[in-house]
Amino acid sequence: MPEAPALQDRWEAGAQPAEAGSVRPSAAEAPSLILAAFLPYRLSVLANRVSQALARLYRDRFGLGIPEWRVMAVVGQRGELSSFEIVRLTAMDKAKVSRALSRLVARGYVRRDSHPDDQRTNRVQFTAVGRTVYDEIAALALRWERELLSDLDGTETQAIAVALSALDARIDALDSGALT
Amino acid sequence: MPEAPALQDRWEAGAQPAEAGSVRPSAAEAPSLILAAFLPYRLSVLANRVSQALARLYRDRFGLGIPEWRVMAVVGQRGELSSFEIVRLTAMDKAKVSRALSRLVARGYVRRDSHPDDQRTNRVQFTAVGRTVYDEIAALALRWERELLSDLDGTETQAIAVALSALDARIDALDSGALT
DNA sequence: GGTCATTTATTTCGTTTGAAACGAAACGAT
DNA sequence: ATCGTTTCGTTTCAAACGAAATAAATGACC
Repeated sequence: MPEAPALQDRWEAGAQPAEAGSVRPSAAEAPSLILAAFLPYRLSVLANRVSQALARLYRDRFGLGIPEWRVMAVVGQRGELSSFEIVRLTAMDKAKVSRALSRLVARGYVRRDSHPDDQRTNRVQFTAVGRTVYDEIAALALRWERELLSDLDGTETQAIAVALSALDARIDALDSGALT
Repeated sequence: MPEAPALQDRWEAGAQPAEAGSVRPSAAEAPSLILAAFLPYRLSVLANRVSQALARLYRDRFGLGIPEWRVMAVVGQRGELSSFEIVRLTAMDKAKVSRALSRLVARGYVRRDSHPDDQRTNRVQFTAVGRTVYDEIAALALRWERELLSDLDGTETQAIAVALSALDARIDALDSGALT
């Protein structure tokens, strides 16, 4: 099996590291880590920029934050579910979900009734207004995603799909595999 | 020019976004957006998981949080810089940088002197201890990145590089391009 | 039926965050 | 020089956060 190098090593393409003439740090050796080519860093910056840009859309237009929007998204997808399911589907903290729901209820976008067969549990669903708003935001979000991807050719969108899947699988393995 | 489809469309057959003409008031079927295939969501979840996993390493071993580590990383890379440069290089809020620096100074990892030629400005650099710690963490981080990528074949790491570059370029264009 | 452990959601508590206010220093024009 | 503006970093404050405590209901077991 071929050794996969760290992106560090491989990457002189997209990221131009340190410029030439600059004086080296106190120690005379080269820096051991180039942040601009370090995968966790790049991933984090990119994800934040994407999230922020998209968040502006529905914050400005609907006054919703990211947690609320995520809850809306899964309710829109599933129709009626419990808080616990929302936690699972959104990968958010349960406290965050609870608070997001409170805000959405206050705004009149969702109803949160206790389940008749199990009083511990919830049934969360849209109000009529909520569904209308959801449809609008979803359309907006999809248009924006399409915009984000619009200038990329097939190879690139393919690469994105492959990259995400590969990393998802890999981080799964690392998380559960529990090697320090 | 070939239309690049949203990831949405590619992964879930026939997810037709709602159109103004179609009548579907509170009908809970045909969700217009699949969260699990929505790029901003996937990116955000993945980046968080990667960050968290990595953060555990240097939190447990060095008591450093993500902001402190990022500051360390750019100081390690550049040797001596101002707070403003740190803000630019890390893409963090300036308040966050300021607080991270305070913690690092308190811990004795960096020095923060005022610049002799411009008293508004900073010169931030490692202490001897700080550089040692940085070298350790950097080595650890690189080993971890390699671990993360170790089971991927060349095609996949290539795909990651391509995907990140493409999206970086694209998001640059979008938030400077300033369209609705 | 009564106790105990589990499941599910909310609330509490201390911490962290980011937007904005702030103060100090530099700049620029007159 | 003096005044007004700009730049840079810190501080402030309300909001958001996550971990842990709490509440409420159920299921399990004897």
